[in-house]
Amino acid sequence: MDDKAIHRLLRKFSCLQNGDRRTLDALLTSSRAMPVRATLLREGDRVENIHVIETGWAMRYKTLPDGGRQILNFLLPGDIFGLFGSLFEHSEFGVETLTALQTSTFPFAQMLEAFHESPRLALALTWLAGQDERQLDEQITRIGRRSAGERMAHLFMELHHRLSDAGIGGDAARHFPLTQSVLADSLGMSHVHANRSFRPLVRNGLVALHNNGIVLLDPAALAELAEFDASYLEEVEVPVKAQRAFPD
Amino acid sequence: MDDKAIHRLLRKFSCLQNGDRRTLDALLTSSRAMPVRATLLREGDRVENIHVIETGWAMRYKTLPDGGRQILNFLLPGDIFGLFGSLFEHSEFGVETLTALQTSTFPFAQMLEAFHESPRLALALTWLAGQDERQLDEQITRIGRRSAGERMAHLFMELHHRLSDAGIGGDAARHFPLTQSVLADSLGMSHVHANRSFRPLVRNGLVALHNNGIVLLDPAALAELAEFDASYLEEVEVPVKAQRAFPD
DNA sequence: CGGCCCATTGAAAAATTTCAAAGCTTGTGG
DNA sequence: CCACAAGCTTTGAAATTTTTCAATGGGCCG
Repeated sequence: MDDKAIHRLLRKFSCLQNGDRRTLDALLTSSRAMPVRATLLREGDRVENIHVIETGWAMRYKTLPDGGRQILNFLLPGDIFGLFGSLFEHSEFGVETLTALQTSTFPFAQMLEAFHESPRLALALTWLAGQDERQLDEQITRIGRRSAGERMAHLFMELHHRLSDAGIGGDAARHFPLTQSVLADSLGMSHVHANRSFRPLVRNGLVALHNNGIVLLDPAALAELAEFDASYLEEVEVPVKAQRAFPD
Repeated sequence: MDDKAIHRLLRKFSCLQNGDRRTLDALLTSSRAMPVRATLLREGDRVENIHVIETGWAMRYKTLPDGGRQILNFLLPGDIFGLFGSLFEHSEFGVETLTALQTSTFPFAQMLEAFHESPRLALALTWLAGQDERQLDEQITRIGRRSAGERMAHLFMELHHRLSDAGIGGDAARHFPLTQSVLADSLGMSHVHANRSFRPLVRNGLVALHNNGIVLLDPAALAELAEFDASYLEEVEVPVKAQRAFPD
């Protein structure tokens, strides 16, 4: 029951019951494996399905007229994309894998049917959408108002937390399959500057390069450097009012 | 029936029917007037209600440890905020008025009841949430990958389009109650640099200062300068699949 | 071995911030 | 009606940050 990452993300949404989880599992039957650097969704394409990342990393991005790329956010195990897709004619963003990964996909209509069966599940996915929005807000703030070094440390801390929340522990929660160009495109800087912001972190032993990826060595120091406040990722209390809405 | 701005925003969501609109109107009975520079929601506060802007402007923002401020987005007539609020313990953002304004507020539970009565309305508000997310994505891209002048022109075009979509036409759609400091905090730059990016636009007759606000004079030139592509704001086609979901 | 992708560096150019000061406009109270 | 206070805009100049251009080195794969 709890073997899928999305269940672990929903652990904090405590009003979910076993029946709801089964309903969710029923959506996640069509699993697909993709290689690294594969396109899951092209910008401009019609969004046919909702996707849940089972394992692996992906990124959601936009391309600019001059060929530049802005990464909007990273998709980790348990994350969903395309939730709103069927409400629009085409996608404004693209999605590409950063590692080999597995996704479950299901059509919008099927989700609506599942909501009929379990309104609490609808609320749970809405809650995930709300989390997403908080993360986008933080991405805006990170890019708009922090220095290059802080931006980088801050992103690392977010990813670390999110991996833990997805039930990925130990070393795996400290290894990010990101190149410095990818970092640059996420943090709104040139790849050269990304490198120059990254080096000092290595020099001080906060992070290291492993094979084509980044290893987080000293989360505490990174958190302090970034003035990282995880409250936008954490929900300690159960949303009581929301629970009352579906007493069951 | 169509006197409220939110109805005009939903005009493009064409599967909505009169009964749904009435259900929505029933939510919008508690109207409140606020002065300029008033706090509608403090960072960290519990979000009690959902708010719909009837008239006027507001901004949604986050404050940083060093006192800096990042404006996440602007709220115009018809816009909603707090939709996800009841699902979390506290708000990660604040909301302040930029003009005197009127809002309608209603509790989360009341919205869920309304959804029971009109599932199509639930879909409509989900659609608005999807629009919001697209706008946040574009804000990230604007800040992350555009030059200062482009950022500014791009934001002006977005606001112009959104005002039109909200049914605000003529001169009113070209007047923005924004100071250069507010612009700076939205676009992720210092107020001095905001000024130096703004002057050339004035010199070339693209915009002008009016009383404490900005007047858009040459949208076409601004759009070209910003390489503005409005597709993220426009939905031409009705979302057919979504419509089929609620045949009435 | 050759090609490709990624990381790294130096140096000059360009963009942006910071600091400090001054000018304007508007609303208020005398 | 005038003076003043407050908030917003504008400017100059120096300091910093960031980009751009160009080139080099390392590692992995076919």
